[in-house]
Amino acid sequence: MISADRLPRQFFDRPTLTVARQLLGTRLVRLEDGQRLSGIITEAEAYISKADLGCHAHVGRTPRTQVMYGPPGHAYVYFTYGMHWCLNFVTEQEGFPAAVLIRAIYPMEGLETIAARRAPQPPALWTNGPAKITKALNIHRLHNGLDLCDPQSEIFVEIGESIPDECVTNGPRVGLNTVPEPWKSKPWRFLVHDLPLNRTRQASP
DNA sequence: AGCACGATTAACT
DNA sequence: GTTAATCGTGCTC
Repeated sequence: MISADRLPRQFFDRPTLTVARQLLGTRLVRLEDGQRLSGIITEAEAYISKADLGCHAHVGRTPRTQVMYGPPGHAYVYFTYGMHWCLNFVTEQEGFPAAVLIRAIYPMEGLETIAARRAPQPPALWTNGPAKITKALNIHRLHNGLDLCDPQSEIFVEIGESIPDECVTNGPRVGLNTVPEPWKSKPWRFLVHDLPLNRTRQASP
């Protein structure tokens, strides 16, 4: 495959759990100065509605969350822990706040650029975390609200390989330590455990 | 104007 | 397993 079309808006205009699962195996592309940086999406989490206490939109419509209330197919990029940016894709119809957090990709293009930004970490640790992806691909504040379906946008998603269910694990979302049940345990995290150089978080002893 | 906290990461014991 | 780094966000005063 040389190149593929961007995923259309209707891909994102579906139930968030469907979008999160279907994003696995697709290719996240970042155009930077004409160069393609990309990777296969291997981990994603769903954040669904104002009722979901793990979702930023649980506080309602604010300057920060308004992108999630907007139309599907846009980037929601938020800042956290005083130093990290994280990339999400807005899902479902306008007015319904929901998004999918991209937690891991398998680097495919622009490896030298990615390596330089992630040095001195080894390749397996380049993009196996949401803030690692944004650092590797130089995604930040200015990309918040960007339309992934606009033919001109510098961030988009391409059709990739189909990932069979046997290769997908799902479980509770990461990092919701102080979020009350049942939201803390909703199995809304999807991850591929079977790509060539799959990276997963360190297992506890 | 001030405060507590976080959809994380990397380095350390 | 533990912890520091670091600041936007939303809430209270």
